[in-house]
Amino acid sequence: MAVTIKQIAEMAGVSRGTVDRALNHRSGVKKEVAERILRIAEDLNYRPNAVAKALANCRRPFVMGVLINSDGNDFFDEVLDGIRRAKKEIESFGVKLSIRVMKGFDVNRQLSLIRELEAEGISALAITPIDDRAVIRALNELTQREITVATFNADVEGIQKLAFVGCDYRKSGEIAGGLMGLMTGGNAAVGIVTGSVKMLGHNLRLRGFESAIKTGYPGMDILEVVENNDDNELSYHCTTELLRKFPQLSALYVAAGGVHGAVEAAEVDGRKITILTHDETPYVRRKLKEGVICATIDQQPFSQGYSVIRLLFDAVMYGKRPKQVQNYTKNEIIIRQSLTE
Amino acid sequence: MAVTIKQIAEMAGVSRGTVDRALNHRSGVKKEVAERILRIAEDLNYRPNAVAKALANCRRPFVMGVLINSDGNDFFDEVLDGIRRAKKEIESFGVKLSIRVMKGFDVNRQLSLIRELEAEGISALAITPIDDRAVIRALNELTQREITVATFNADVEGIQKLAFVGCDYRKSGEIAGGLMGLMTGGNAAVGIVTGSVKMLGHNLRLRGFESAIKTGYPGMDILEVVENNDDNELSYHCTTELLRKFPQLSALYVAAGGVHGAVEAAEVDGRKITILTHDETPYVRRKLKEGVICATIDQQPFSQGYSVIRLLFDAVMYGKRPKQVQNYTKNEIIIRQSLTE
DNA sequence: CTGAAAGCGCTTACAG
DNA sequence: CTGAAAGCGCTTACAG
Repeated sequence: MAVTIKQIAEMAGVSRGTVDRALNHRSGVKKEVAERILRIAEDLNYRPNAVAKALANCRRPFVMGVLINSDGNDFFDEVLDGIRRAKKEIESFGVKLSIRVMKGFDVNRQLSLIRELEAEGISALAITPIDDRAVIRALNELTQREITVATFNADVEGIQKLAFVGCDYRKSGEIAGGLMGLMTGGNAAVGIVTGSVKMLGHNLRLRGFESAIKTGYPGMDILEVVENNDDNELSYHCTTELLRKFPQLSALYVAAGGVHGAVEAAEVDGRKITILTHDETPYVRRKLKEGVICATIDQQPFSQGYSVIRLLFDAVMYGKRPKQVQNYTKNEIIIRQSLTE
Repeated sequence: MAVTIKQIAEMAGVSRGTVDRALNHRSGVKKEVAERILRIAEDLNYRPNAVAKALANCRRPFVMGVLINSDGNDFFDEVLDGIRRAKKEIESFGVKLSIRVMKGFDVNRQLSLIRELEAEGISALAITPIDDRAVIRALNELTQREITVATFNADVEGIQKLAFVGCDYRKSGEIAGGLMGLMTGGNAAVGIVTGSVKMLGHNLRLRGFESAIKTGYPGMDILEVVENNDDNELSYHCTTELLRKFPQLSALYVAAGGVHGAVEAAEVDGRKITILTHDETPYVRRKLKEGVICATIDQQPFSQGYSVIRLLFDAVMYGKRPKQVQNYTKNEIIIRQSLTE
């Protein structure tokens, strides 16, 4: 049997309450007594029983908040699935999860939802933050009120966060570059369609892509990078333009959203193109099956949602901090045969 | 707050003990009373508190067994890491895990270890079974004694198992075929080095590979399949022979173990070859980085070990059965850029 | 500063 | 067939 608080209490000649206070560094224990208890616990290699802790916690359950700015798109639906799975698991540990979903990137909306969650008395918040001063300020205020904050999928700088859970954008770009090299035998004229040069993640991807090509595939050439603002209509037009401008274009890297528009333009054009995309949406699955998209690189959306909640839970419930702030989900290469019906 | 046994007891006008007996279908509850209780629980959508259940279980903790025939090889070390991680997690739920590691494929050894574990009073067993009649019989006897059995990494037929956790070999072969097609532009003369035609998994891989090529890449040609018995020395020799025999060989698929020998033979040969392997051992990582191996397909060994224990735990502790018996881990495509230093 | 007691939700040996 | 009570390990309001 594992060591319990009761055994420590007996050995130290004190009550279990006192042991609990000492072990959890609560106030009101005479210094020498606390030290004695801590030493005994150390000697016995005491590990608190997580289950008992959780059960005791049920007397005054705490609440954690989630604020996700998904606009009902497929990608974020999977993130939400991960969050809901974690919610289910932590509920039996006496922890509530209050989820707020917002559309778009309206700063004021995000701020007011943060306040709403705070009013609910949350002890922790998982958020896809908008990169905005006012949001950053609001998050720092939460931290000052002892509310633990973690970001997921998107990140901002300048806040005290427990963790970020999401994609390593730079690496995902490197993988895209390496894979493009492998699939084209290192000889290709590549057109790139990105979301926005104002998005940090998108830029990191491009840099990773370029770096992988420079390092490993000198025979590859990047013709031009065009922006589609993650918008399918714009994506269609600028991709069409790109194809018109470069008759030699033989490969297409769609580095962000607007995949539908870009791929459709390529299909209309008709020439044989090696197409590489990100994420595994239903549209991408379909085009993988048709052999139009050669491969896609997925960032594990389910896992992003699931992990950020578990990390916050472990922090608030057990005082555990993750080993590193940056918690990257895998960049998974998916081809047609990887799909399960 | 969630519904508790106490509330149900009050509503049904009985004690909590009786509610517990009825809900868990224990004997000794009058039929009408049991039905009343079950109905109330249903109406209230009662979900037992997993944590409380686990804590109560600590009074007479149960033991589960693991029997893994790893021979200290790198692949199985990762499986073991997953098992140990799960072990840590379930220990605070009052569940012990007794792990036995054996080398090679000695049936008698495996049988005697099964008996050893049974003598420890295990309630469940996770095993990498040898495909042998005596083993199958022994496992069926365990099941008859109410010991839940699950297989992982390797499977056998003819046993009553809770689940199998491991690779979908057929699919991993399909992915290999599809990826080989993408990397060679659909034009390649492929040599295949497999482990043993006596291993079900290896054969399934070959079939998957062939099927993907037939379906998608008519321009690809399989020259010959050679066996290396997962042995590096033999692997070196038969790969050398294969290369000598087919000067046109331009791609190599190493479908099982003995990767080191096969790749070395290809390096000595010196011609440009697209090499595809399975699993992510340190050697494979090195050769990916050097650009010698183009890609490898990993079967998530950590996850195999972790999941099989969690599945057994959920079964024994909460009576949950997994949705399907076959629980496949992902077949993950890894290229040089996927590696983290 | 410390202890005794009650409680989290479920289970079980004991008594009737 | 059923209930009252004790217990799993940790926490906390209350009393002193």
